[in-house]
Amino acid sequence: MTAVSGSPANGRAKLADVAKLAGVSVGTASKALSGSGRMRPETRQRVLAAVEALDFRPNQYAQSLHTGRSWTVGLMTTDGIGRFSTPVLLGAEDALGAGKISVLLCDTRGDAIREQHHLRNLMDRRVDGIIVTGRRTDPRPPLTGVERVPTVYALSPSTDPDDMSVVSDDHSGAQLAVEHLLATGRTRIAHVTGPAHHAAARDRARHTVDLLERNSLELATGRVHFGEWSEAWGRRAAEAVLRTAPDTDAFFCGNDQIARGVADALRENGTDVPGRIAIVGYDNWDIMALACRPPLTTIDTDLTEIGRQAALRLLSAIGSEPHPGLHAVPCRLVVREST
Amino acid sequence: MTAVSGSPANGRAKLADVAKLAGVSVGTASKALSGSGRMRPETRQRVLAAVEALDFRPNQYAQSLHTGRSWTVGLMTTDGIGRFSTPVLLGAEDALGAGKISVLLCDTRGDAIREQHHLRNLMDRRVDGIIVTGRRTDPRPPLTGVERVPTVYALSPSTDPDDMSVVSDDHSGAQLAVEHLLATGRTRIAHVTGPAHHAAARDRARHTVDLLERNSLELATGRVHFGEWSEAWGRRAAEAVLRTAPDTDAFFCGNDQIARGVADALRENGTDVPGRIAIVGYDNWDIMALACRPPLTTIDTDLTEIGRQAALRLLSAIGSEPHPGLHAVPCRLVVREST
DNA sequence: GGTCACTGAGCAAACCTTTTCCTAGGTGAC
DNA sequence: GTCACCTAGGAAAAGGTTTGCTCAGTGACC
Repeated sequence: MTAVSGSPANGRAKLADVAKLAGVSVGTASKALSGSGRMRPETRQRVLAAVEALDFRPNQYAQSLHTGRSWTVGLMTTDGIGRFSTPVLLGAEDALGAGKISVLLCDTRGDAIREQHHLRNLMDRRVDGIIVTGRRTDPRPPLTGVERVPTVYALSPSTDPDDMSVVSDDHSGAQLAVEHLLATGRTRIAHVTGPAHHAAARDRARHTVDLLERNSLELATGRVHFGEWSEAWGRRAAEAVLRTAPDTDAFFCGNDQIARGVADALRENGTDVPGRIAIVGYDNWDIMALACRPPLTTIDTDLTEIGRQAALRLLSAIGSEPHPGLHAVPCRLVVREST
Repeated sequence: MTAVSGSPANGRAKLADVAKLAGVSVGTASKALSGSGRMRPETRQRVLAAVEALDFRPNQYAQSLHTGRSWTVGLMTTDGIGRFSTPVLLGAEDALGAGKISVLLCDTRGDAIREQHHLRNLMDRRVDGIIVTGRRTDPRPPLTGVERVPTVYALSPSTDPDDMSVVSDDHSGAQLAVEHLLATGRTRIAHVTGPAHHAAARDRARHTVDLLERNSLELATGRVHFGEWSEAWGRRAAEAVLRTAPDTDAFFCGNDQIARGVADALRENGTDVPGRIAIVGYDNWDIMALACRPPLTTIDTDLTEIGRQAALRLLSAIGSEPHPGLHAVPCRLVVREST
């Protein structure tokens, strides 16, 4: 099984084969490829031709062993891979792929043991950086034991404000929704959202109240309706709101499922949407927003962009230009027929 | 920047540090760790203690460089990462993670150029194997240029029957649905499904017709209703079916969205579900099946299991025990209130 | 003509682990 | 007491690439 040196016949070509064919030393061949080192153009040409002829591809393990760089980042999703982490993941993969970096996927299923296990694995593989993403917007404790590895938290920020975090800008989301409703002449706005123990629900609600106050308005029912992120809750809440404040002329909902529930309830009791009551959702989850009757005006959180931004920050941190702190990606308003 | 040999002070410990601390040679230390080689138990103990003391972790690049194994597999999703590929991906990640193997994620977005690019990347990284997954059940052409690397196709089988493919068993799905409906006394069953140019729609329809024939029955409307995978199509189709065959007593739908559309249409024209008409969906997409009124009886395709099976087959192929051919994972029936 | 500067290219160490081969010492048997 | 065998452990090569250093040659300038 001795490798016949100089012959790439058994297995793939290595740099020594290239060098031999080009009539130069291994070192020179390496320099020709990396572009470093000075040499006659014709020499470089010869090497490049040999590379072509042998279909040479450098052994990444040998490279990484030497340089210490793996051209790999770890992507840890802490809550399973779901509706929220998927677009983030895609955005990140896209931005990293452009930089010749591959993504190692780790799913912790929310289990701390598993997280620790994956983390060790990533460190063993000498990843250049790590992106951590979750499905909730509540802050999470930072990873432990990654001191030397740049880390970016996407969607779920780190509780440590000096870490790099990229999140969705709930303020801009609430603002877009409220201003859109005001612009279309609505003034008696109800807010139906998820559980109060979710930061996403709390934050969006707070900003909504603030924005209304700034316009000398208050919520139609005088309070926020916290509940669940479900259609069923949307339906129940719609009825409750109309019982309390029959003159409500708009619903701003904490997500698209709730909004769809509201829309269903209104349609079934014969209320004209958007004629009498307008509805704005949140997330722009196409499957909900488009299937809704009428199709839903909603806030797009641009999760893919959050993933991209996270990746870009990670890349610059790997290039030793860290931008620590929290970075909020603004939302976009998507107008459809419910307003 | 000379490494002070024997001192792991600058950077992480290497095997030489461990050996020095344990008072043995590097080779012996390696043998102690791998369990190979014979040595006095006390010597092995000393090495292990040194490993512990220095928190030594072997350099995977050095290992891979030597052994040629990367303990990594590529996971290519060809249609973006969506509702279907995600569970497959999780199942695979789970099974592989147990085998100390990490997953490199590649998303081709359905672009052949991108696929080729990622493929080269995976080959450069000397992955031990590749799992290819898509969102459609239609067969896809096999990857080109991966001769030496075991490959498993999940969800979308390869057109080459000698490749390893793991798919969902549409026959079992149709069978479970039809037999369940027959068992609950339904005999005039309509089938509403997606576009005829999707293998999933065609196959499920074909099996449904076959199974009815075997029971000397035929479809309520005499034909399959091909359309789109959408709620809107479900609503339209439900009305069309009832116009043609008012005595229809069950709908078997090609996916849960269509089923939900059917359910909505029936509820809105006052038809009792499941009293007068039963509905069975397909996919067990919780977000649809649970939000449906009434909650949907449906076929669970067990995508996670498909991912797991694909990973297991890949592992055994890597261990040079390939099981070529098509492997179909059976579905499960999930009974809820729509039947 | 001699020295200097510069350029093109090769040599060899380093990156870290695994594995094969080998040695030295010890033990048991005859 | 000698020989053969066995065992623990060491030395070194291999795996493929990068890079700093060295060396030889060439042209220019004094």
